[in-house]
Amino acid sequence: MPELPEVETIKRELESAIIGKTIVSVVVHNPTVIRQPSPEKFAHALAGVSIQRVLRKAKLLILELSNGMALTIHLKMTGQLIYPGESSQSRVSFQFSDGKILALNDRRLFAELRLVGDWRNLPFVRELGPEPFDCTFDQFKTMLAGRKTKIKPLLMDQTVISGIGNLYAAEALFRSRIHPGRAAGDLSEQEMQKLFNEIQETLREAIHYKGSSVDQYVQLDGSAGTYNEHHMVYGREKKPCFICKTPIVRVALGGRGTYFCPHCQK
DNA sequence: AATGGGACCTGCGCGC
DNA sequence: TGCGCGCAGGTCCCAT
Repeated sequence: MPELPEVETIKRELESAIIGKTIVSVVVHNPTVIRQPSPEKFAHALAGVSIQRVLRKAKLLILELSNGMALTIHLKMTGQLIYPGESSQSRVSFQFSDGKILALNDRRLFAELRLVGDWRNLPFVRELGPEPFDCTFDQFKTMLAGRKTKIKPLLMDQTVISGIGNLYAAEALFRSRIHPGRAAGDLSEQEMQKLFNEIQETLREAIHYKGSSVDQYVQLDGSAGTYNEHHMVYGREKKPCFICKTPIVRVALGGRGTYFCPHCQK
């Protein structure tokens, strides 16, 4: 669920909350989320290190550290970062020298934490396509041209264009009046232009509202984001389309729940 | 190249 | 009330 807007929200909040602070200890309550190195080495290596910079690359959070290494955090679907705070659901706790705790919660244990020398060399990062905000329209057109893949799964393919997930793909396609099952290469120039603009606009608005709190996502302080109050289709199955009143439909597309208006989206 | 599945996991809401 | 099951959807991996 955390897609680009949610991760960007957390990134900005982390910047003002923990930059310059020193980690004194790390408690790993659940080792499965620590992917690199071993959980013991992970915890040991982080003691005494301070946070220098917080970055985001697509849906990945990166904390650059004073020892030259980087802590990467991928929240996957149900990961939460909470600061300050810790609960019985916390999988990993980072304690700072001022006594405050940054907690990673994750109901489903899909989150991945890594301590690495050069985060840019992670295979996952190397294979990421450009984010919508640093992609030109010409690049975007090239991504779609000649592709028979359905447009929605293509938008969610992080190696093509990165940062968009199931929710924002659905919202951007609705705003573009494009059916999610259309072959990407069959879109007209005007449709591609509309989609390109609406992807950026949707993400911008979602960042403004601090993300969509459906299911598990919350901001760093534990409060909800509010963009879900502005969703046009996502999570609105059988509810009337805001444009034409036709009930919103949910279908499985590429194995993913896909919401759209069968009347407005062609 | 494209597509479809399963795996990783847990907890919620549903029908019976 | 209790139980089993489908479902949530980011990413990787394998098969066709």
